[in-house]
Amino acid sequence: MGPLPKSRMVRSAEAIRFEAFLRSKKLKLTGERLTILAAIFRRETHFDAETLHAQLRKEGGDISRATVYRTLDLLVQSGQVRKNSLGAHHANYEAVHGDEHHDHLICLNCSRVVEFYRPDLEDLQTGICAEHGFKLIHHSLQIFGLCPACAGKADEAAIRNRVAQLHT
Amino acid sequence: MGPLPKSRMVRSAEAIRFEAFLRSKKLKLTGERLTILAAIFRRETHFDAETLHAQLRKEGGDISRATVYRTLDLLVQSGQVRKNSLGAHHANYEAVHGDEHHDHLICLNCSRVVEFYRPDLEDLQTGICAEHGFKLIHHSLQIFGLCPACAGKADEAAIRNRVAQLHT
DNA sequence: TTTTTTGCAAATCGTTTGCACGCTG
DNA sequence: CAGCGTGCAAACGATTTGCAAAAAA
Repeated sequence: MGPLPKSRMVRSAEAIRFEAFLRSKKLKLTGERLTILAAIFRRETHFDAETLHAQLRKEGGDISRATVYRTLDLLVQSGQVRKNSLGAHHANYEAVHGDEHHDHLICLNCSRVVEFYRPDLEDLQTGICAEHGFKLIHHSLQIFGLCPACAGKADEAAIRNRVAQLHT
Repeated sequence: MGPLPKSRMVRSAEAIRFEAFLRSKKLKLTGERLTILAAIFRRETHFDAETLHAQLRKEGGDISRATVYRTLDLLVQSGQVRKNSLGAHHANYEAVHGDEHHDHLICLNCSRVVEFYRPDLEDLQTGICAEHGFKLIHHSLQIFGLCPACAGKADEAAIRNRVAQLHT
């Protein structure tokens, strides 16, 4: 039921990497997996499973929600997709281009997400871990606030409430 | 059904603060709310709603899960309880003593949580926000790794898998 | 007495899973 | 052709909610 025969697909760098990952786990390269991978790397923004599923439907791929979740999980394992929450109660995902790492600034009013990378922040964390004898493996920093566009015109009470409900 | 008559309870500083919060919202000070507040401030560690509910049962308070959730929400709004995830898929809570703020180091093997506070980290975040024109309202930094006790003897594969499933 | 709170059980909602059939290697 | 993968629908698990009875103001 893959929308394109695999032989016709232009195999992107991501696809090649995913294929290697799958092979290393003795898993199979299916049409669905390639379709999902392509759909993810075609978009620029953060997304959730439901949005991705809807996008796939719209683009003709008739892929079940279960397969979307299962494939996202594989892509996270392969390191090609990053899973975040951004304060929401459901998972958010983003394609990883290259190996870059970044953290997020999230607007509590319009939900705009700005990515940033600060080497001094990374250093600071290394120091904190050393101080406590921890071996650093992963970290997550989310800064919530109001973006320039929303800084003035945001409803105080609504924002306060949103902060209380944040899933961080 | 409150386990102790309110008049008999020693009103702690937390209780007084909670009472003021409730009054300001035209809400009522009930036995259940005081019992939950006391149970939370009696414990030293992070906890989840289920654990708290179990603790209340054990201590004789016969308070429903719904009320536990509703009260936790109020306490978060009043600023006396902080809600975190610590990477789990369910919420974790902790009593706020005074106004201190801290971030968390979490062991991916034994789940030990270490709290830390670094003023330079706070400053760094202020700088990042300024750089992007954001008004900083809240932040969450979670550092995942292996604590001194687990650093050697952790199962690589299990840890890798846990990282992939983190809800951050 | 008026308004809020409670407990219960049912409802939500994102996500996962068992199973029978279909495809990949 | 032996395993994996897929779709479906049911199961899940944490949290929320509608409602009628109970408590606070």
